[in-house]
Amino acid sequence: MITHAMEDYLKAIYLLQKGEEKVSTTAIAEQMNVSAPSVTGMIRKLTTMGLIDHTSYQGVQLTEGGKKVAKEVLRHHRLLELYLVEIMGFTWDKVHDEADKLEHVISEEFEEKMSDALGHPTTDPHGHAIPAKDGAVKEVSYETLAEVEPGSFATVEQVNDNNPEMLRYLDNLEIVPGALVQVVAKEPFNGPLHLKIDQAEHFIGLEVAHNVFVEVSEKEAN
Amino acid sequence: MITHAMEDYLKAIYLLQKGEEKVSTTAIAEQMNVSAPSVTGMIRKLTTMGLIDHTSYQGVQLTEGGKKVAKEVLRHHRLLELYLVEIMGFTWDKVHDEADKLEHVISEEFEEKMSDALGHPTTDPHGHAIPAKDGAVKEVSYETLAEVEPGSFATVEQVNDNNPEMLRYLDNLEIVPGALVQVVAKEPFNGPLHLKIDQAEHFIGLEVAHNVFVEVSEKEAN
DNA sequence: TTTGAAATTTAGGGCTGACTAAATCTAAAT
DNA sequence: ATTTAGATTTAGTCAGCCCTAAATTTCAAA
Repeated sequence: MITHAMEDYLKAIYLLQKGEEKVSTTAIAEQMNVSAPSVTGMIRKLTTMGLIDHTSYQGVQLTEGGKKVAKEVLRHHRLLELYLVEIMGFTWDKVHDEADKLEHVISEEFEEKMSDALGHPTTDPHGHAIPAKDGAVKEVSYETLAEVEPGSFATVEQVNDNNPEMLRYLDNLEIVPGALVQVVAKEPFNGPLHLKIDQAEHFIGLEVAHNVFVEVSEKEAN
Repeated sequence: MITHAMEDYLKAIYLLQKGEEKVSTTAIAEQMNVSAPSVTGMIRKLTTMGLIDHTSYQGVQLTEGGKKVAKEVLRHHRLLELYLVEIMGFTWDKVHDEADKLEHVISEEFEEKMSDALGHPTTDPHGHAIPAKDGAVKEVSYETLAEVEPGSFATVEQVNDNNPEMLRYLDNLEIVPGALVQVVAKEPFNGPLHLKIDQAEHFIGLEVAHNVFVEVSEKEAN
């Protein structure tokens, strides 16, 4: 039996893994806001169940089975986020927490009805890919806005969705997936990012810029 | 902290109580499919929390606080059922189980959005009253179809929603809230109920008829 | 009034998933 | 090669909610 807690761990591990690297106990503990011993305990259980591989003191990796479960949960989560925004009229800062609770309890039919109503979408309101029913995901890794060189134009692709306050802030500035942003400068020194968005000029902190993922269009346009 | 399990117990007690009568441990245990000792344990906890009053060996009653919680859960449940049917396109036999899981995790805003989308309805797909935000409920108690005297016409008002198979059966026969049913006879002896519904004639078992609640219109019409 | 069946509670345990404190392992720096 | 800081695991608890078996209470029938 896979419990809600197990689903949460598998999802966290899925989101933390980059390529073939093992995911550490501490990283999972931080992501989930639990203690390291709690993670060790769950790791033992998930390993026994064949959902992860564990090398003592080295970290864990999802097995194919574990990856399948994680993607199903993530599909629920991201479909829910989009459904809440598009169909129910939630603002995008509220949907992460709501989806975190709902993702574990909705039926496959509920998932299907949402997907139908939304026209089988592939990205959620924050620009994250929605895994397909068969597990296919187009996981792209983008640059962060903080890394973009001054003078460049960049299209916003993704925004981290775990901080409601930041999401409201970004929404005000129209820094949302699809928006075109011009990075004017980092000033005075690695300082606030000077941006031009749709004529308006803004300064945003570097920490915030680290949560915005972009595709650079051109180094110098007009 | 009120847990999901506590909410389930309060809801069960609310549904079992008729008038001022105390609700027995056994009744709760049967309704919830748990053992009697489990109920006793939870009763102790809910009593400590001031959500129910308990007299040893006599049964329990909801306090005002307990009633408030129960009605909020029930409002969630019945709004969800209607939302799933009307907005998402579920069939009415599936929505009870789905709502049983969702009712504990949706936010107040989710509840509000559903209510808005549905035009602030007062009854769910099975004809049960949806408690208002302020706790107001028009709980009417109807006759069961099994009690209606042959020769009478009756309007279906409510149907028990806990048996999906029965709901599919009733739906086929068009025995749904709002339908007008003529009771032709009970034959041969207290036997299957002989009904006429919209020209068509049907025979339904007495156990099924006990789950259909009606308002008798006239003893003899036409 | 006694007795017995049914209802209820008490006693004792199991499982999950969290915690802190303490022990152990790893890996990097001296 | 040794030290040491940080990461990880082990050990021991606790709370929530379930269970069975046994004890107790209630209530109605004899």
